[in-house]
Amino acid sequence: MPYRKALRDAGLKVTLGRLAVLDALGSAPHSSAENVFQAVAGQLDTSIQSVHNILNDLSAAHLVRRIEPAHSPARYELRVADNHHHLVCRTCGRIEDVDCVVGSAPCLTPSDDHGFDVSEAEVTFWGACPACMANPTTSDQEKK
Amino acid sequence: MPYRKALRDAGLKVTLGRLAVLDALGSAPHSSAENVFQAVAGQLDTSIQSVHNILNDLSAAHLVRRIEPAHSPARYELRVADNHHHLVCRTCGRIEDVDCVVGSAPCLTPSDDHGFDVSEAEVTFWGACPACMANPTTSDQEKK
DNA sequence: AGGTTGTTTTGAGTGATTCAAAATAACCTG
DNA sequence: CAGGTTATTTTGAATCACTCAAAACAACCT
Repeated sequence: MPYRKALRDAGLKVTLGRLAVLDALGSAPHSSAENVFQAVAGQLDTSIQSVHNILNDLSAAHLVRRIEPAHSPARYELRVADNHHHLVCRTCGRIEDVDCVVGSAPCLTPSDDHGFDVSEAEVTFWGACPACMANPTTSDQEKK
Repeated sequence: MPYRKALRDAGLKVTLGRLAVLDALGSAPHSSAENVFQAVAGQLDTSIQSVHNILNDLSAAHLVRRIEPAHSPARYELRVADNHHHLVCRTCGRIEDVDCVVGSAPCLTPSDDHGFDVSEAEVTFWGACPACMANPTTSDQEKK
């Protein structure tokens, strides 16, 4: 289990719940708290509140990254500190990683920073995923 | 009143509530539903639900744009269809418009579109506003 | 093994928003 | 400009996602 060390290094205790949550996010990136709960509920009995709790702790420790696309509950992923972006399907909510924007450097600089100290540029691409394009009527809206 | 025509053109009936909401957003861009409610509550008696209702209708008609920054209720603004971006203060939640990203064209193209039909690139810059930088301890967190 | 401290559990509570039915107001038509 | 149709607002309840707090429990250090 490679996650034990990560938890240790972050100063967090190694618990079954945390390992299970990390594992779930490893196999299903961009999961919501509810998704994670469904995934871990099989192997240990816990509650959605505990999953939120764990996700918060892991986020605070920067072991997971929390993203909050519009019209969706928060999603979580293991890829942290690599400033990648996301591509979100407007129909089914599917999310894909986008490693880096082409010509990324300019994107980090707003045209007018209004005196702000800007530390991050978050880019979200919105569109239609292949499945929803192919099947415009009966696509999987229920995922959303 | 310049909003009457906009409503008409969008096929919406002209009501006091809608005019008041548009007016409120005109003088206070990036307001939340609650902010708008506070603003219009003086001139007509309505409810927060009605304000949500109106904001939803106006958003659907593309007369207002809804933005949903993380850790914040939805915000609304009158600037639509000009693909501008936002600069958000992590401390107090203040939002400023960013007309366009320097070298914007590349930003609209993900490095890998995963087969998606990408229609929009949304950019959010996160940072600290001048006020919160100047006053790190007692800055206006209550706005958030 | 035992004690301390961090973590999870449980239950309740909150904020933002949606839903649905009834009441009402806009607007079109004659 | 009265009347009817349809859109809109009201009201009240409900939902979703999430937080909070106290008590029970488990990890980890020695």
